[in-house]
Amino acid sequence: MDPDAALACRRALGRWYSVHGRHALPWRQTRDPYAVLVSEVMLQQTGVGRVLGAFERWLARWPSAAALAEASAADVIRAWAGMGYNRRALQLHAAARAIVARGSVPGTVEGLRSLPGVGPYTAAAVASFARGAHVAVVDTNVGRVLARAVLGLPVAAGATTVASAAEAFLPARDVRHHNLALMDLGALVCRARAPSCASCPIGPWCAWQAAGAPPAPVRTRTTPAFATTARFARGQLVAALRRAGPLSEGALGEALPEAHRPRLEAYLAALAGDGLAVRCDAGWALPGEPAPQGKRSMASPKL
DNA sequence: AAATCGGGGTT
DNA sequence: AACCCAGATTT
Repeated sequence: MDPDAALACRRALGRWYSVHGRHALPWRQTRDPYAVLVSEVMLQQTGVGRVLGAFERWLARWPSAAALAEASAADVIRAWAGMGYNRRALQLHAAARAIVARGSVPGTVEGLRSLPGVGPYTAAAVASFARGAHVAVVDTNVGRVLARAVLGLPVAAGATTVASAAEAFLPARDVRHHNLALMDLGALVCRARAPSCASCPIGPWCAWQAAGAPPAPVRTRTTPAFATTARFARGQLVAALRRAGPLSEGALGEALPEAHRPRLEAYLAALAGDGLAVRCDAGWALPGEPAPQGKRSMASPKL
């Protein structure tokens, strides 16, 4: 896209965002880098609708990195219920402790990348949304929008290609709004399935529309039924520990469908390796749990 | 580049 | 039943 067209395209996008953007999302109404970090980690592969409630509850309970750093891992895992990808909860917890250790949330992309669970997207998002840094934020939505509008492809290209397209499309100022506008355009108009090209504000500049909006090649990858996957079993085990505290291996096996039970030991070993479960007197428990009085073996002394 | 890591809503 | 979702990390 030549510079004049890109300028006009960005202006049309900006006007659209002013009217149709999701300005009311709670994480867009704060510049607190900790709050923005919490929202971005939650939004890693969890839909906006489900993050809304969890985000508000999380900040009410742990309003600062210092507060989160003092929480137990077990409480953090329990508060993560319903969000999926439980390792993210532990990574966010560890990030809070790293932030306390270094004194503040890092202000640069490189500094943010050093936090556990913070990759290219999250680092750019926190830098741009909380600090106003002049960096391109590229999530799946933005990748798809740029692949279509700039590259003329039906789906996102390789990360490197999209990243350079995003850099080239960055405006000189108001980068935060620009990044948010691209994300919202991808989420609301330039959707993966059934895009609303007829109402797209940047349709006149879109290389994909100009090419006749060719469909993406059909993928043949067949995914196994979710209930048969290790991820499903792991989720069930963590859910059981969340719900009922320390459990024997027998009790944990009953939390799984019959077909998974022969692999119970392997699942628990993997969860222990991830820090999501620990051995205890009664069998297994969430990590970092203060010993609950009365549920412990008789050998544990009273204080 | 591909696999792993949850779970719920949408089509 | 397949697909989608504000990704990160490991192999």
